[in-house]
Amino acid sequence: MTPADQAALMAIGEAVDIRPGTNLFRQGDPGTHVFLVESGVVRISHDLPDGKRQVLAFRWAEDVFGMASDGRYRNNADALDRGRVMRFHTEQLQGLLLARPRLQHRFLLKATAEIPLQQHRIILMSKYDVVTKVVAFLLECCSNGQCFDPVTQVLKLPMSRPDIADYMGVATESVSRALGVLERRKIIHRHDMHHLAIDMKRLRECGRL
Amino acid sequence: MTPADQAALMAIGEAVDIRPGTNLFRQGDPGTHVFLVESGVVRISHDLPDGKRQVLAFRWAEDVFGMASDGRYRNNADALDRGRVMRFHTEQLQGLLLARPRLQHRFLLKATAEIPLQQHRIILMSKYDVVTKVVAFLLECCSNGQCFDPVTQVLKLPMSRPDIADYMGVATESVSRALGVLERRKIIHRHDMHHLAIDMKRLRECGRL
DNA sequence: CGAACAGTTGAAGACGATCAATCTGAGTGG
DNA sequence: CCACTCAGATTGATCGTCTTCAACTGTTCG
Repeated sequence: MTPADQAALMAIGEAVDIRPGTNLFRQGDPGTHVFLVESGVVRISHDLPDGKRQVLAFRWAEDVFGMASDGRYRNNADALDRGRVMRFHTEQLQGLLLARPRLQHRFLLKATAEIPLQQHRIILMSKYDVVTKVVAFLLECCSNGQCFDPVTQVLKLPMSRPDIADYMGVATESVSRALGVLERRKIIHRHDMHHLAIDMKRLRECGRL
Repeated sequence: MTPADQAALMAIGEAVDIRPGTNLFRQGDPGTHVFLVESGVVRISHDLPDGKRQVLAFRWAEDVFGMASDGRYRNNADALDRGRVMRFHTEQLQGLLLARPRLQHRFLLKATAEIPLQQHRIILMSKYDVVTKVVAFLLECCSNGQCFDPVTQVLKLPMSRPDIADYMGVATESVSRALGVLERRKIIHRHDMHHLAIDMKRLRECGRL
């Protein structure tokens, strides 16, 4: 992508400041915009008819979200942290992409890069036990400079236990128990609910999938 | 996509005939081509270190597969049925897409359309019981004209029970039992292992997710 | 004809969900 | 400053579902 592409993209974008609790859209809303995270964390979730909820993704800096199907959003998007996202009118963005093949190609790569990630998640959900799921979740967070400080080895989790549980498709209690197991094994240490000291080497050993 | 785009695409493609057992690529192979199914069914699967296997998708007519990550295929692709696929050299295809924005846009739409499907699968795998998973699988197959005959109401399954089980993330035995339950409820009738008579109305009722 | 494999069915055991109780920490008002 | 409150997190006990192991059936292929 050229700097000109980057500039053209920003020219049609609109900045939105977010803070914990900010709702960007809900499932069923008309899908007018596509979003790009600049900073902060956004939770993508889906409510099921029986009241259960699935967290489908956490979106960090550089991530795109808000692609509609049949003109409507299929999921909810809520901010978990202070930050800023850019939003683009769908039609305007589409026009820009058609006019700028290299920019469109960047979006195509982003979209295809999503697929293996989702596949990894499918494997995780269907084949592994709760502890392994939580380990995988922690590894995913640690790979994110935004919430893991490699110096102090402390991970800051912006999401609640139910968020983690609904992301991994397990019960909240199971997440607690899994963290308990990891703490007893000296792989993590809970400073408080949202701050974990992590022994990366051991954690990675656990995560050999 | 214009007819010219279509023609240009076919011009760089190479037809490959497939039959049950044909392997198109294995995980770890250099990712030289992208594939497009013309007819038949292709199973996309991933082998895990512990010997387990996850079936990630069945690809039918019009479906694309074979996008590599870091230059390598991450999954296996095997034909389950007679048919034909087109394959395109990755670099050649990329060049064509950059030259033809509307064609590239079609690929972008295809890629983004995959994401909600995968999300649906994640929800299915994590929240529902075995019977519901099998029902969802059957509904998915039925929505495919290629293997479901709406007149006779007979579904022809090209894949084996282990394939179905590994696709839904359950044990082979559980698939058998789920089919038994559905048969006892008169929702399906097993003509033979690969041919099911289906009461679509009742099946859809079961599938209210 | 026999062997190997796919599918089905039965019995036992393990894992995680659920329900219920307790604990912790942050914010509030006395 | 300290008790109080409320929500989120943790821990414990029970129960149900699905996996696992094993036996048996039916089919295909050398």
